[in-house]
Amino acid sequence: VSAVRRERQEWLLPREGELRRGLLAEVALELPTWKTYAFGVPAELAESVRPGARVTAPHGRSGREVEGYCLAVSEGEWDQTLTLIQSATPPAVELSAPLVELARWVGQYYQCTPGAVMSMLLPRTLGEVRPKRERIVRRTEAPIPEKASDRLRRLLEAVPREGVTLASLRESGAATDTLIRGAVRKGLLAVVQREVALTTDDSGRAEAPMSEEDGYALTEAQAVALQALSDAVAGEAFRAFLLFGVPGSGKTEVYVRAIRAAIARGRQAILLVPEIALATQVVERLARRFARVAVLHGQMSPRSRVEALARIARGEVDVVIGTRTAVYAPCCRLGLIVVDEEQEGSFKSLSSPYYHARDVALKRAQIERIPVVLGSATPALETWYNATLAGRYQLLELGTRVPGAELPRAELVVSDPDEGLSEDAYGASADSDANRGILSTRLRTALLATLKRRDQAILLHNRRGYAVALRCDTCGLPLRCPKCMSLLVLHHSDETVRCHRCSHRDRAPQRCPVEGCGGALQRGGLAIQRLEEELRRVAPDARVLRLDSDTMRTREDYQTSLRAFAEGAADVLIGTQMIAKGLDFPVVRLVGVIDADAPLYLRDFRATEFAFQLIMQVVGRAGRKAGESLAIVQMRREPPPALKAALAMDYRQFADAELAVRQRYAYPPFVRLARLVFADARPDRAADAARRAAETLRELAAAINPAVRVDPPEACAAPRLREMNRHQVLLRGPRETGVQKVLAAALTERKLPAVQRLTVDVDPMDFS
DNA sequence: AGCACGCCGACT
DNA sequence: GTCGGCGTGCTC
Repeated sequence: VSAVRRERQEWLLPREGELRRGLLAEVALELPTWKTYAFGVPAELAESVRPGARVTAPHGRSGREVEGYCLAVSEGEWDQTLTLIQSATPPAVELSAPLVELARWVGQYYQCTPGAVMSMLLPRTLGEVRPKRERIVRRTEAPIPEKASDRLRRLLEAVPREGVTLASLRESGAATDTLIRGAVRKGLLAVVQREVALTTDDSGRAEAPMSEEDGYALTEAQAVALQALSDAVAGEAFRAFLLFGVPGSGKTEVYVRAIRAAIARGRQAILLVPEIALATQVVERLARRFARVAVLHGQMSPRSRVEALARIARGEVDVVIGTRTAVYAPCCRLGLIVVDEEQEGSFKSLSSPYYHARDVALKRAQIERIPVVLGSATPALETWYNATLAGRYQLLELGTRVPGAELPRAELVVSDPDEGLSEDAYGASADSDANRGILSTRLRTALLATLKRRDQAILLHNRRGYAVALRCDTCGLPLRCPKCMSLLVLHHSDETVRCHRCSHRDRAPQRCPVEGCGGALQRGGLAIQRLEEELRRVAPDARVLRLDSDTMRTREDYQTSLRAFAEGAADVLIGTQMIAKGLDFPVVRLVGVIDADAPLYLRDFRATEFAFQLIMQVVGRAGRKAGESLAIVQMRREPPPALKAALAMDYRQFADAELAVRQRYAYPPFVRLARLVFADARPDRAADAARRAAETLRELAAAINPAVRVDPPEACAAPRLREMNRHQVLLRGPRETGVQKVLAAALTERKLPAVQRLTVDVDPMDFS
C-alpha cells in the first residue's frame, strides 16, 4: 500500500493549476459502476493499450488491482491525481471505432455498466485462447544406421527434409508412436513444437457457388423489394426496411440476393437468425449459398469463436450468419444487416446487458451508414408501428405466397375443458361430456377423418405456465399428493413438488413412491401428457410422436424426430410451441391448436401478440404445399378482435386492433418501458428497496422529465432465483430518451437503495 | 466488488 | 471506554 501511495505522490500535481500531458486511457472497469475511469498509459504499454485491450489498474483507497477494458486512448492533459495502468493484453480481435461507438450506445440505452457491455463484447475466455500448436518431425544430421530395422528405415525415408507434422505421420500409417519415440531417443528424428497460425485464408474464391435456388425467377413483389434493397446497398447510407410477407412468400430469397448485391460491391453482410433456426437446416441451407461464410452462435467454443471473429475482422468472410451476439461481429467493411424473423423473442438477451439484437442492428446500421432489413410475416408491433404510422422504416411487402402454396382454411372452436369441473377432476380421466376432453368435438372429428384418409396431422398444445408433472416410468402412474390425491407439480427452481390444491410441499423424490414399485420418475408437461392420453383413447391405432422440450434434449433429437415425422414414421405429431417454428412440414392436412388463447391468462401486455404469432405460424405450417388443408384453432373463451384476425390470417387487422389497445393503456410502441427488479434474500428488503426506489425515481422524473411515470412497485411472481424476494418497479416514458435520463440520474449517482441483486431491463419482454 | 467511514448497541 | 454489526459512499 505504501508503494502505491508513493506512486500516487509522483502523479499528484506539484503545484495548484499545473497540467500534465501524456497518454490517457478511458477504462471500463469490471465493477458495478456506471462510470468509466481515466488512467495514465506508461510508455512500455503504449503498444498494448488499444480499444478492446484488457487492462488492470490500481483502484480504490487500497490500490487493489482491478480488471477492465480499454475503451479509448487519447493524448491529453489532466489536472487531477492519476494512476497508471499496470498491465495490458491487446484484444483478441481489434475493436473498430464503430463497435466502440455501438458499445457506448448499448451501455447508455440499456443502462448497464460499461464493464458489462465490454465483457459481453469481448468475453474473458477470448483472451485465454492459446494458439494451437502442432508438432513437426524432422530428420537429424545423423545418418541412417546400418543395422536399422526395415520398419525404422522406411519411417526415416518417409520423413521429408523440411519435416512433417506428427499428426499426418501417424495418419499415414508409416509409423507407430513407439517407433517414432525410439527414433527420437536414438537421435535419428527430432520433434519440435510450432505455433499454428490461428486461421488460414481459405479463400480467394469470392464467387458464390450457384445452387438450384438461384435459377428461380423472382415474383414481381420479390423483384421490387430486391431492387429497393440493392439501391440502398449502393446508396451507402442508413436506411431501414421491413420486409413483410406471409410464410412462403420468399423472404429468404430476397435476403440472399440483397446480400449478394452487398458482396458484389466488396462489402460484408450480417444475417441474424433466431435461436430456433440453429436447430433446423435453415442455417445450413443459407450458408451453402455463399462462398465465404462464418456462423456465430452462443454455444461455440472460445477457440472456434476467436478463429471466426479473426477471419471476419480480416475481411476473409463475406457473410456472417448468427444468433443475437452476431450483431457485434467485427466486420471491417459491413454493407448490410438482415434480421430474419425479427419478432422472435430470442433476439432479446437474457442477461445484462438486456439488449435486443434487432434494435442494436438498427443502431449499428445507423453508425456504419448502411441499410438494415427486418423480415417477418408477423412483425413485432413496435416494428410495424415504425414501418407504418411512424414512417421510420420503408415497408416492402411480399403480398402472396409463391405459386403452388395455398393457405389452409382456418376455423375457431371455443371450448373450455375445465369449465364446471372441480380442480381435483383435473388430473382424473373425466371425459363424460362430449366437449369435456382436451380435444373439442370438432377437432376430434376432423382428426379422425384425417387419419382415415391416411393423412398426417399436427396438434399443438399451448402449455400454460411451467407446470410440470412427474410420472413413473415403470407403473406409469403420475405422482399424487399424499394428502388429497391431486396431481403434484414439480418446481424446477428448488426441486420441490407442490400440491396446488392443499399446499402440501415436499422435496422432489427420485423414485416412484408407490409400494413395491420404485421406478424412475420421468418429467413431462402435464398438458402434453393429458393430450397424449386422450389421443390414445380417441384414436388407439394412430402412431403418435411427441415433441416438447422435455423429450427433446438436443438439437439432433429435434431434427431426427421431425425428419422421421416427415418420412411418415407417425400419423400425429403433438407438442408445444417448439413445433410451431422451424422446419417446413410436408403434406400436413390438419393442424390443431389447443389453448390458443393461453397467453391471455398471463399478465403480459404482449399476450395477444404472442397468441396471434403462434396461431399465424402454426396455421401457416399447414398449407405450404398444394392441396386442401384445415386448421382448427381451439380457445377457451371468445377471443378479442385482435385474435380473431389470426383466423383470417390478417396481420393488418390484428395490428390495427392491438395498436388501439396499446395506445389506450400506454404500452409500447407508444411508450418506452424500463423494468427494475430488486432482489434480496433478507425479508422485506426487496419490497422496502422497491418502494423507496419508486419514490426517488418519481422525484427525479419530476425534475428531469415529468412525462416519465413510475408505476407503484409490485411483487414479482414465484420467487425462483434462489428463493430471493423480488419486487419490480416499472417506468414508462416517451419513446425518446426520457426513461434512460431518469435511470441514469438514479444509477450513476447511486441514488437507489442497495439490494443483493438489482437488474435494469430497458424494453423488457419478460415480466415474470 | 471492496474498502473506509460513521453510527449504533453490547461487552471484556 | 471499545469492539463489531450494518448502512452509505466512493473509487480515475
